[in-house]
Amino acid sequence: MREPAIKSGSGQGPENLLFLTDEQIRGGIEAFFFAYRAFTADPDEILEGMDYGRAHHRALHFIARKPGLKVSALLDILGVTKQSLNRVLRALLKDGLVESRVGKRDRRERLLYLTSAGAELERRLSEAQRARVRAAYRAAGPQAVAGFRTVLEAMMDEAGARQFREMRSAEAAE
Amino acid sequence: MREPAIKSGSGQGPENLLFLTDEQIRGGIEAFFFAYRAFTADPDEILEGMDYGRAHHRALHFIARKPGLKVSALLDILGVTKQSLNRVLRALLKDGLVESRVGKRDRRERLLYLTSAGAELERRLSEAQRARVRAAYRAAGPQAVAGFRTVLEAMMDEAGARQFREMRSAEAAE
DNA sequence: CTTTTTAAGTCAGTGTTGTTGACTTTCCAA
DNA sequence: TTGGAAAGTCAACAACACTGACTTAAAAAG
Repeated sequence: MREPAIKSGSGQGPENLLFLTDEQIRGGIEAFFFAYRAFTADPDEILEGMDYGRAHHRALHFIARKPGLKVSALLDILGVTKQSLNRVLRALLKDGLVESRVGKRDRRERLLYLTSAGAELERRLSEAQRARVRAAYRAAGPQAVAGFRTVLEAMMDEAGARQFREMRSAEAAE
Repeated sequence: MREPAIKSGSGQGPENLLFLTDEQIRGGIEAFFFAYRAFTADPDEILEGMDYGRAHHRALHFIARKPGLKVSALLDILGVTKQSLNRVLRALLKDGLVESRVGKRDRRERLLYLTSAGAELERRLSEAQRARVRAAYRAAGPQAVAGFRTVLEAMMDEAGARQFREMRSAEAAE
């Protein structure tokens, strides 16, 4: 990195705050922008030509992550309207990539599962994305990765952080 | 952090690779997703109601960063088509937020500048975004921030990395 | 001094993903 | 039995991307 290496110079300050200058922050914003673009590019490329897009990828991802996810929970995670998700989900159901089962506890609920075809596509998309992240992690090293995660978690808003924690917790939805 | 703290356990391995497990990678992917959403939410909220959107914000950001930017350079940075950028730029020009001057060296070129009104809006948007990043940086600490930046730069593709470097270099376009 | 190429801008049409608003069906729960 | 929650649907619309075809102006090449 080109950072001025947090030089402990200034003398009297209780802590070095060089990493909080507007220049540093702007640099972070731009790095975030360019990195996120690369991050989404690989799965987008796979989807291109198929009748699916990024929205389908996101649905597949979270259903893969939490098999038996309720529609309302997915709605919450994605932060889109019911109507918007419905278009996506309808296509995935019609094409047999996702299966919707009636809830046992509450028969109004629809629990979402990937079919084997759905799991296969999800794996392809996910692997493309993971390959890039894995390469970046490997190049950056464990300490940088820990810092990366710390900053990302600090950047989330309350809703996102809650969803993230729920996502990381073990239990499936049903 | 909830990471298993890179425990040096396994014994024989030359290095610890626990941070490269698929679970860790997937966690990173989700953290990236949720953090990026929060990252874009604040300026989006300001733009809401105005006739502008995220695309306008991006154009303002990079013109602010590199006053005198050529249209073709902005096209390159944003990675969109001329037609797509044109719609955005036309609105910003019409509303007097951006000014386009004929290039001195090459009179075909149009050099883009923010007007004072453009600079003011850009500042508002940027400050909202920077506030979040600054808070996250402060909470995470300098070491984490350095790691964050290292991973982001490692994640960019070639085109993005090149644009990022150019963006960070001092000289204006003209 | 023509011809070709480059930079910018435009028009028309299309696709994906998001939004509101209104409404239905099914089913749990008070 | 009635009220509300979960899911699904229809219609209309907006933002932002795309392709393809074309114009204008000016630089560069011949």
